[in-house]
Amino acid sequence: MGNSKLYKGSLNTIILKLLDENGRMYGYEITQKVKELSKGDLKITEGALYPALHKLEAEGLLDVEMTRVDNRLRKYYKLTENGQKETVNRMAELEEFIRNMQTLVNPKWSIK
Amino acid sequence: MGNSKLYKGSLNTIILKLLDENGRMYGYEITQKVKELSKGDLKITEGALYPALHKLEAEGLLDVEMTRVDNRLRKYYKLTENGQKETVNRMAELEEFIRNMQTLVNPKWSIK
DNA sequence: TTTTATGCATAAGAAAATTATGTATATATT
DNA sequence: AATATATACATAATTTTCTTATGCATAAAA
Repeated sequence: MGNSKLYKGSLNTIILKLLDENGRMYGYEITQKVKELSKGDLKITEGALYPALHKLEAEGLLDVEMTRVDNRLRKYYKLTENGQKETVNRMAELEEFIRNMQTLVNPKWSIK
Repeated sequence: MGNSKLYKGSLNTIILKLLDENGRMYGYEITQKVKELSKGDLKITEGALYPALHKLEAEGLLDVEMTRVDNRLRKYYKLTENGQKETVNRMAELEEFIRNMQTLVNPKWSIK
């Protein structure tokens, strides 16, 4: 993902939250959205994204719907009910992680 | 490390910044400091810590000094000059990471 | 005397990523 | 017309980073 190693482990959280906000998205769309929002800083590789989507689906957090647009395949993903709940948990974990890091590294900034 | 997977990739940043703040520390001391600061939330395992310290040393970011206290071995680590510079970079990366995550997941909080 | 704390270390395995491919269609460029 | 780029999926090999398990050794506490 990003240039720093800190993004390791954050992909699932990003996917879940983007789906939570956008209702439904397909893989390629997610890569473009992340690139756009991070101003090119964060590039999700397909080798990371597709296995992650498949795993989230296998865990029952995502539902898939296949469609054909312009004779090209798209697999739209959306959160299941469990996916919704898990997204709330992941966001809480993200906040807790950042608070812990803030305590540990004692930076000039803090989260408000 | 923590209960969530978000901590993956953050160990080096934590080590460098703790050494930056405390001058010199030994491995066991780092595990205790992290446990204390995170109120037991974050436990660094030896299996992660010692290889990480060895790697940072091999990369020239840390210097080691071995001493014997109460007939027990201690290996004190401190930042090299390059380690100091790299710590600044890692902290900037951490801030950038958090800002990106903030943009991506659009939470209620933000960093100030 | 036996457990817990202190202090180091490594090996086997799991998880999550990168890098390298592969397939296929649509659109833009030369 | 030919070629490159964008769109859209996928997997395999490898690397990185961690967990879990194990090992050695001394000091202090139960």
